Amino acid sequence: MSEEAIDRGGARRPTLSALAETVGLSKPTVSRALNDYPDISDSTKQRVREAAASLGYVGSSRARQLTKGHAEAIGMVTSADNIGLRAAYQSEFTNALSLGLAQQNYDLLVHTVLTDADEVESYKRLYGEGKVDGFVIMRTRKNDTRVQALLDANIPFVTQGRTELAHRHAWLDIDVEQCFAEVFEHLYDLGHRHFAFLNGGEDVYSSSLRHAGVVTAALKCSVPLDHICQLSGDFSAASGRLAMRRLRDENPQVTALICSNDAMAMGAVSQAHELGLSVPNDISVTGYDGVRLAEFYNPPITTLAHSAAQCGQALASMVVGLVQGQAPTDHQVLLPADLTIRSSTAPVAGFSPTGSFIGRYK
Amino acid sequence: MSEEAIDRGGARRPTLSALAETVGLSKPTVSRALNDYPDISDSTKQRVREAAASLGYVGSSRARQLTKGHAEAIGMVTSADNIGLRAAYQSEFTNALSLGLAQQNYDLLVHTVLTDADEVESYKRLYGEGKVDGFVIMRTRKNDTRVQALLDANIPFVTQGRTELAHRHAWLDIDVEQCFAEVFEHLYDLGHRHFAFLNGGEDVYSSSLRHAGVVTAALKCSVPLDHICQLSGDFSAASGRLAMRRLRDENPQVTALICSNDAMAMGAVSQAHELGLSVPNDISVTGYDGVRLAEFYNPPITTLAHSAAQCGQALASMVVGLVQGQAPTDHQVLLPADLTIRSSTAPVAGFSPTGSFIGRYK
DNA sequence: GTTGACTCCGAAACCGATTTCGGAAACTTT
DNA sequence: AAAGTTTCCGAAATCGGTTTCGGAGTCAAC
Repeated sequence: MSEEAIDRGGARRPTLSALAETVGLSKPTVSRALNDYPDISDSTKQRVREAAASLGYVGSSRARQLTKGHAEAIGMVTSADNIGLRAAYQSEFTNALSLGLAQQNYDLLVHTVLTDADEVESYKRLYGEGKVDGFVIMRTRKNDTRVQALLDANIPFVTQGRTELAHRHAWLDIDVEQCFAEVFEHLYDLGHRHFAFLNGGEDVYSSSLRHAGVVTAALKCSVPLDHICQLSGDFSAASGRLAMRRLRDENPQVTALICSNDAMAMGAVSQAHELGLSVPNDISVTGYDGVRLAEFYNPPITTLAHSAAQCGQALASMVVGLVQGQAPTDHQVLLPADLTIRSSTAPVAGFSPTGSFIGRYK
Repeated sequence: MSEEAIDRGGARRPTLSALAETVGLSKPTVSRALNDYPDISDSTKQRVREAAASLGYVGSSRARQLTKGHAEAIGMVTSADNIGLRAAYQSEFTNALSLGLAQQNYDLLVHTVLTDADEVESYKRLYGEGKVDGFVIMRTRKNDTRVQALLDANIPFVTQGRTELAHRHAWLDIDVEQCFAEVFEHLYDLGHRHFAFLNGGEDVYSSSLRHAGVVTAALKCSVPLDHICQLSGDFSAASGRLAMRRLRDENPQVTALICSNDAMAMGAVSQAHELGLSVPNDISVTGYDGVRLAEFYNPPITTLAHSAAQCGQALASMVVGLVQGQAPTDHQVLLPADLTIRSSTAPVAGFSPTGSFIGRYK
């Protein structure tokens, strides 16, 4: 009894044939009328459209996909390994991406796998089955196996973040080298001379760019590199906390901590307060991403803001261009990030911009 | 020149017919072999599978969808109106949902529309076109037009949150009435006697349940209702800030603020600090949801935690059950939330648990 | 040796659209 | 009036699978 299927309203949706029958025309004619082909008279088109509307006809995307050969959908694969890591950013980003795709009549298919290792297989299956026409790959990694695999399989994709193979695929990235240099200089201008830099893991491609930005700025400011304590985390608030604890224990002379995302910055600040350190009085902390909560943190976090919404929108039009046959190399975009100064950074104790303190290393 | 389509690797994926040809069998036989039908000999199955593997055959989901009559996908429609509002929670939730669906061979289709008003149309189109088999509806509203429309159209769905029509559809909800009563009592036990309650908007269905929980607990504790300042916000950190400002200006006697989600609690705390108020010394603040960042806020926020991951997983199996014909009324689940006490709540100044202060209203 | 049951596989129809090709009717031309 | 255009529409094939139905074998039983 209980196992028999529910009746889902007997009146099934009308098909093209049914519509053709009611208007007294053939199937192809009705199809062309609905798709506004030039070889159908205006009066017929009118008649067909009215009938379609009154019958509530909605074309089957399944059948259309089969004949047209594309799915009108873009895929995004994430792994459960990363769930929650940068939750706030990803959500803003995903929504923007989905909205951008919707505006071009594409849907977003989200697939989550258990571990990073399963990702490539999912890409191949989703594309092979024809469920999607292309992919958006989040957060490129060093020697990214996903990029290599999709390149080999000739599957259209655009990455968020560059890779070693950036010349061969479409990508959208933030100019992290530039903006981490900027934040370094901001802190230097506030009188800081002993820094810590909490980078993302070595496996994340942008880590090396961030590192380069910091080093470049340090050289420019004549700050010796051994005055920069290098730490690495995993973009989680917990790893920010850990970093702050190590800093206090092992490098108490540090007065400025540069974090690679906002979550780590928040974690670091929360740990600082528990340790009785004041941010920004005892130590300045900066983030990256510009998630909304950073503004409402206590204190509000100085960060490098880039719009997740803008990235999502841009990626949407890029990937749609790609699957419609445009060249990957026509879709390579580098966006800036805005140094957004808030209350988690302040001049170092006893620093006066015009005093002798300046130029300590010169 | 530049407008001609890119060649996507001439060697197209093999079809079932091609596979049939290479093994020297008919199309139906090969199909049944791959789907493990009992009327195919084991040796043939073996042979077919090996050939499929060596040719890299992947069945077209498009064709399968057309004949089988279902899309093996579940839809979720969000509106840009809500982007960022509860970003952190939604991301954790979406990933869990997607993972749960993937484990049952369903994909998650995310569609974002510009305004709430466009939502219903998208539901109808996505289902009508056959792109999805059912929906998950996030955050039910009062007199939810989405629920009514889907019910009318006989489209399978499960909601996250109850509605006035809860007896007619599948839903998963948190027992907010119970847990907001709990958090009220927690604050009461700390000696608080003047409360503020920052609810979600009137349009959100759960707002009335939260309200009921607070009122019930107040009655139980003999706290007169005019000692509870009622505020309403929109789940954003900004509205939490606003509430705290109004509280300071208009109701300075309040010592405990109950917020309807973590983002508002964080906003309230950040504003309190800017106003020179200490949390929890001058005022206690509580949240709801239990997003990860609440733990790393400064101070860590006392909250009512419910697992987004668990909700997502549960919703996944519910909606899959539904589209496979089970009755909506077999899928109605009420989950508890855990009162997670952190540092944003503390005893009211001068309160001693055993002193005369207790029982002030009794 | 015919009947019956059982095992294994193929021909053809089908899902619901689109596309190719061609043909009938109406309308111009010469 | 015959020939050539143009306009509009339909028959049939196609996309890549699944399902229905039946048929050819093999083997045991009567």
